[in-house]
Amino acid sequence: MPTPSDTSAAPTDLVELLHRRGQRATPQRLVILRELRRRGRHATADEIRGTVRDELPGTSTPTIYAALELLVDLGLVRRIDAGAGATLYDARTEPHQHTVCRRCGRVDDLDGAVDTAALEQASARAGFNTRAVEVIVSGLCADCAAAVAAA
Amino acid sequence: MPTPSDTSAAPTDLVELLHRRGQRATPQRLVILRELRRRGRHATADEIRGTVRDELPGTSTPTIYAALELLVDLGLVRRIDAGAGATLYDARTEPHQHTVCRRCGRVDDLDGAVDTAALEQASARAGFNTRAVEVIVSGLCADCAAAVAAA
DNA sequence: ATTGGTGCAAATCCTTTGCAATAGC
DNA sequence: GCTATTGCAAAGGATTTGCACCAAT
Repeated sequence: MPTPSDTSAAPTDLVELLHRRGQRATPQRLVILRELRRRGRHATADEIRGTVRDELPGTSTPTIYAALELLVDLGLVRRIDAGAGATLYDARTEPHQHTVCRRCGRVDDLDGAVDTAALEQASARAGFNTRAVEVIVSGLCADCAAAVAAA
Repeated sequence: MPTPSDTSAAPTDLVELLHRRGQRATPQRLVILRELRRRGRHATADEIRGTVRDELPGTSTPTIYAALELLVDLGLVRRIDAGAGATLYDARTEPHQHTVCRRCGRVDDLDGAVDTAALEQASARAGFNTRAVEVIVSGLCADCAAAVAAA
């Protein structure tokens, strides 16, 4: 069993991570992360702002964005660029991919397996320091495919 | 040898593709595609607009965007969402991936191999109609990694 | 002659900035 | 008390819209 001082593994405790970097555990940051985790699904900054304000009225938009960026930096949250200004934040940590519908913009989780080892090797050869590999499957969702076929 | 009417293979001729859909082959569209192909590298809408205007002065921003969207739709150009409002267009048709530096935003080509068959199967099971699989490797480019280490 | 495309200007959207006030540590 | 963070308001930048004119078929 790990000793109490064994904190070498990547922690998921926001307060601890912040204090390690000399940063502050503000209620805004805690609530934003809790909200992302509660959802268990990717969400836009705007959606997060909506629910965070229920609990913490007055939370400003810049604060939301700053907190999300910080959480991404800390590795607690993934940023997903679903194209055309559709930026999503996701606290789901298991590796997974996303489908993005080109017609309606809908984004869904996809639990597939992608071998990224070769990619990371290739990028390392170019001196690139890989932090994450993002896979976006774009096309038409079931609803839009049906709508296009009917037209 | 193929007969003159054998046009079943995916053509790369813009004029033909447009006429098939009852659309017009305007000089703007032709020049924009030619410019993307000449570069052989991903470019922003703004960069394209710059060079297209050398040849076709007065070409408007909305026209650039409309043409790029059309070319993506026709399958002649790939759209790459490199995050945070960095949208790129790429006429390079061979499958390849991209590295995006989180610090400076630099985007480079990466010629790796990614097995997308399993992904496409998984998405098809969900009724999703895959058109393209985009792989973005994010992290720090060599220059930024050195700069961060020095700091 | 049709009607799809273009150019212009302005609007819209998301995100970031500057700065004084506030609240963690 | 020191200074990181917040909130406010406003700026910023990329992309899209509405509409009249033009040009490819």
